Amino acid sequence: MVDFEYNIYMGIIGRNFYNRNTLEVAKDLLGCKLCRFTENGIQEGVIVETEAYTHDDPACHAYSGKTPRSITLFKKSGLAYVYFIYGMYHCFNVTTEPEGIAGAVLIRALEPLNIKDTNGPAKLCRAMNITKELNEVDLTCKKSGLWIEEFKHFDNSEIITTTRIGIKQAADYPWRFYVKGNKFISKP
DNA sequence: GATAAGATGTTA
DNA sequence: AACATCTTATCA
Repeated sequence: MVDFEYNIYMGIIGRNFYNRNTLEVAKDLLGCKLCRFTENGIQEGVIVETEAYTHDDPACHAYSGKTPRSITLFKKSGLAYVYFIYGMYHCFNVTTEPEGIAGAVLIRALEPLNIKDTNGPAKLCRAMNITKELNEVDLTCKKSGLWIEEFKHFDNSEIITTTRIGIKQAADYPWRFYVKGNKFISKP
């Protein structure tokens, strides 16, 4: 990872990290720690699998422009984009790119630190109590109870790049990234 | 182990 | 009607 400003603090990741090309952010998020603080205490897991979704990507919710749901993707980077899927699940993304350009990274799996069952996008939302109420909250500060911290670095040789899961549009794009050999990668 | 089907409600 | 999913059942 590059020496961004946030490295000075070795802690919470700031907006300049997210305000970049979506593919780069997706790859650099591997090894970062997702943190959730509620009345039940703190829950943490290391991000080990991500997928990128961009404005010119047929699989992206923002592909056909701004809608009530996709509006979040056009806002500033470093926000949570949480949506409801298949009638009973939530998925958690972080917004990327400068304001006005849609983009997001889907967090697909965590290596649990003090939580369980996080090897899938809907499972990790359930484990960390992430619901639609957290849509659009700012991930660059702790006040909403959801943020991401620097934690661990992976070299390119430890990162697998492959196709995304569970989509039909643009299924051939190699926009999924995961940590080689990690036991908590989502099942195909 | 692999494959199939069912649950369930929002979205455009 | 499709959907950026997961669980359970039914094979082998």
